[in-house]
Amino acid sequence: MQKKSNIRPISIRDVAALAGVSLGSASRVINNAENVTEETRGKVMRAIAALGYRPNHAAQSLRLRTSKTIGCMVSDVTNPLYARLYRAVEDRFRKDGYMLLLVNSLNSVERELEFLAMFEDRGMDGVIIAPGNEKNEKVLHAVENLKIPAVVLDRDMVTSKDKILFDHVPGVNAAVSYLIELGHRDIALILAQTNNRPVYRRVEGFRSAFKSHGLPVPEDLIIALPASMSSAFTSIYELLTKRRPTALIAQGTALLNETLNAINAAGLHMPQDLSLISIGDPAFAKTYVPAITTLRTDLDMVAEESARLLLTRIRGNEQMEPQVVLVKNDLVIRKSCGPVPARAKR
Amino acid sequence: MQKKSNIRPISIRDVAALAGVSLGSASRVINNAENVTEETRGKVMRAIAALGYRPNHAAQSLRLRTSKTIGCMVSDVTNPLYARLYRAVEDRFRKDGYMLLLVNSLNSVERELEFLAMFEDRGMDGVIIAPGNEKNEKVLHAVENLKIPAVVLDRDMVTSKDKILFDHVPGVNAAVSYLIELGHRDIALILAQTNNRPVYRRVEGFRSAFKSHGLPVPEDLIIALPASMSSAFTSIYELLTKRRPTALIAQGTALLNETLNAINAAGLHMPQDLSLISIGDPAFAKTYVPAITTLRTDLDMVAEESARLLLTRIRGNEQMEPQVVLVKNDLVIRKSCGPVPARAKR
DNA sequence: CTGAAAGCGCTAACAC
DNA sequence: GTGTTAGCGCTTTCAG
Repeated sequence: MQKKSNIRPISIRDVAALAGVSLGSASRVINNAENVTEETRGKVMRAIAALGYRPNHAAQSLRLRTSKTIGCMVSDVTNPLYARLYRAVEDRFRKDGYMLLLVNSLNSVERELEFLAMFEDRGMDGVIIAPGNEKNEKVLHAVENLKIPAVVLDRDMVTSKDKILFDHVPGVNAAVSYLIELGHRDIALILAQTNNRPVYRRVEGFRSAFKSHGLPVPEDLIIALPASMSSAFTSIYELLTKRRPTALIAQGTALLNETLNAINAAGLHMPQDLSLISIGDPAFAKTYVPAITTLRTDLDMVAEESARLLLTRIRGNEQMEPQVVLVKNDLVIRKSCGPVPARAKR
Repeated sequence: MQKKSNIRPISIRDVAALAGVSLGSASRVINNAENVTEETRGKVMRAIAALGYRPNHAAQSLRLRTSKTIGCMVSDVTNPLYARLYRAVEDRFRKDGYMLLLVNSLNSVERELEFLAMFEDRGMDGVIIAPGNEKNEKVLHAVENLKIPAVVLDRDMVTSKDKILFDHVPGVNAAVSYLIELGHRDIALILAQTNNRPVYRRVEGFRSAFKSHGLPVPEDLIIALPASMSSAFTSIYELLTKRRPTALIAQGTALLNETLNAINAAGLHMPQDLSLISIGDPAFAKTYVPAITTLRTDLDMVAEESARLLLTRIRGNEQMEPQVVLVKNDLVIRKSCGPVPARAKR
């Protein structure tokens, strides 16, 4: 007659007892160690099955100093890019038995500091982070002093942590060059106003394409929009009706939506009146009429590389040199771009 | 001279030692218990600050039998509705010091079973779940036998767990009635083909509106589309060009995008040629031209109610009667609906 | 009010 | 190959 077996869940002790072996032996078969007789193994396995035993994760964490979980910090999962990234990362880490803690920083320094601290306190085995303010002293400091393996995602932070960077410059360069070769000169770049790598690298790629074609950079067509989407529509609409560029490059699903909206509102048609390239490849880009040419990032590769980096360090290779991996952007050519319209020729 | 203080992080023992008090006293001030002298408190606080001590979460979990984390299972965070929901839930639970583990079930029975088990094994204090297959025996069984507080989200599962349900029937009824009063009769309902509550409750609301107006239900205009979005566009386009309903109700952001796309491709204009209501209120609905009338769900309320339900049970009220809370849908009237076009009158 | 000690469930030495 | 034991870091009796 056991004492308090009614409320407490089954522990390894119960398994050992029922199997008639020692606690150590039970542990051994659970962690399938070498030195176990088939007989012992059998007894323990049967006990486990009979009891429906499941190891206590907190106890394992404490003992092993590993939580089998990865912290993931993005600015906002509501951004389809991050949502898709999360999916990819989840699937990749699941293969190794990891789960993910997801937090949205909303680009707030305060939140980022807090979440980073929580990740550490909660013994994340590693973190994948895309801090909102890559130049902020405090965030920089917090990231640099993280005592757990970390992968910084697409940020030009000065840090000794591993980084995975999207190859924006050649990506956008390819997109712009494609447009230039189609005859376009008045190409607008529409992006969100943030001080992060994706934005300024894309601007860099934009400029480099004009330069390498010996063309002046249309600086006035680099449009950095504030966060609010309602003003985005208005700005793009005005751009389209007043300044009248012949081609547009829109960054991100939200801005793409607003851009499409403005194009329709202005009564413009692709590709005759206007060419469009989307940075980011949402599902509807393919079915849109006309199908939208996009710059696509390989999120599975990001997931794969994050896992490789993090798992390598987790498995003891703590002192490995900081790594930087570049993930390239592919230009997916569809139907939204065409030669520059005659009326717009100069 | 301490023995092994170089590799091991600071523990409460170190704090106690430095403060010159016992381990128990240190613990007391950390958990700000009543019985502590100001002096002791001061000494400990200073030691904590000096050492930069942070409690070990795994140890606390083991001891307290609480992980301060909530498991969250949705079909796919790539669905903007779930992404926004996650944000709301995260913010709400953060107030109480909880973090969230997010998993995407992809409507796979296998994954759902596995994730549910992991949530339990990892000692989640509670879970918020929207299982993909609400009628599946195994999933039903797994949910029902969950030994941790759970909130089932918008599923008509036969279970004794707490539920939060969207009030689809009156919601869609209101939307359809609004259209009917505008003179529409050929109203199409476009939704994804899944066997879950949201779909069949909406169909129910759709039918009820016609019935309460003494009108026949246009059954052939209830369009359940397969998961693939590329076929969605084609189907909607054909619907628009052949069957030619005068009004459309589209469910979810993805289908809304495809619907908008098909409307444009068919050269139709809102609200003159066609009226549209979206179930779900994405950011671009407001800026779209014309602004789209939507059925909006209060996700903050879902977050608030989830927290209330879960926290109540977590805080010991385990045996509380199963609760069901209804969250209503609001019809946000904008510019995408108008009177039935003359040419379409019968 | 404080210190000593037990013990949460588990793994890994260490003996045998 | 197996059993015994220590101890991960913490909270909480229980004495005093």
